[in-house]
Amino acid sequence: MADELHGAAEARLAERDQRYTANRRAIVEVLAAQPAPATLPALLRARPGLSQSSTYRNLAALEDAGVVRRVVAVGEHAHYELAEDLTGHHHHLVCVTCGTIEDVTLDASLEHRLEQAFAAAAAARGFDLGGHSIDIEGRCRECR
Amino acid sequence: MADELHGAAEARLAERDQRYTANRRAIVEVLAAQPAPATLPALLRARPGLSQSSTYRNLAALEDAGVVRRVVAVGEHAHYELAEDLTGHHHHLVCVTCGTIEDVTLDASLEHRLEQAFAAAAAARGFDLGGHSIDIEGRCRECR
DNA sequence: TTGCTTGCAAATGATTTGCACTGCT
DNA sequence: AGCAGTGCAAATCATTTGCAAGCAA
Repeated sequence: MADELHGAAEARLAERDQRYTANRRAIVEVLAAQPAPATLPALLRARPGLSQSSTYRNLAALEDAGVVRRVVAVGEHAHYELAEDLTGHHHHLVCVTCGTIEDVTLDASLEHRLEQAFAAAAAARGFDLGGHSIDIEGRCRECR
Repeated sequence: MADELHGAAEARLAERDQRYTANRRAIVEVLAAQPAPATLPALLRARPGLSQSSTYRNLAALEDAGVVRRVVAVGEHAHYELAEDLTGHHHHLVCVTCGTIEDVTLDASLEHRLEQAFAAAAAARGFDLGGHSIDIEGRCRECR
């Protein structure tokens, strides 16, 4: 499964004449190991060799290639996670106090009903429908 | 309805020993007139007299008081909207290209089913459940 | 050799803050 | 008088970018 992941990452980068370097592989490895989106400081902590600016640049390259997704949530830093087609569709449970994020999946029938509702809403407004993301807000065990 | 709105805003600020000044009222008026969340530049454009730093400060005061909600979405600027208990529960249809946001409401039975699913997910992880927000991504009429 | 990558240092830009002044109450 | 609000200018801080050197094809 890890091989598939790295193979997919390499292929998507190659399409844009980008290489799958050791630094980029390191980022993907950390994100794959993480059970939830990581911030840039978290990535640098996990791989102390990485430099800040190159990591920002690599995340942008990986995002362009569709390997990584930037998640905007609470807090000062952006969060990054692997693209959904590499890990599966899911949503986020966000602690409004400390900013921690946990992944959540909904059952298929509910997702299906949501898709229908979103398609109708998008069509009514002349939008081409893309994906969707749900943030469930709450207070985590430690913060409540 | 506008009176209720301003009355509620004034009351919530008063609880924190804050005043409902002309500048703050202007912000609330613009947000109430807007069909979707507004950025800071949009607010300044709508009320040319407002100063940037005071508007940031006033938005923070209004957010503290629970009158305004800060919406993090795509783009460089944060978006602001009136708190949901003043305008009604809704979600956002976001154009991934230009960052435009439109409000969307889902039907009550679907919202109800979502609530149940979220409550279960939160409980399973030891979270106190709060609200939720859904971003439906797409490409708007002009951008597609 | 060509051109993608890298890391450092410097720049950018949204948001925040220090401070002195104005104006409710 | 006392304290909240205001606006200007300066400071912050995450993120981006210029540049010169490194490295893979």
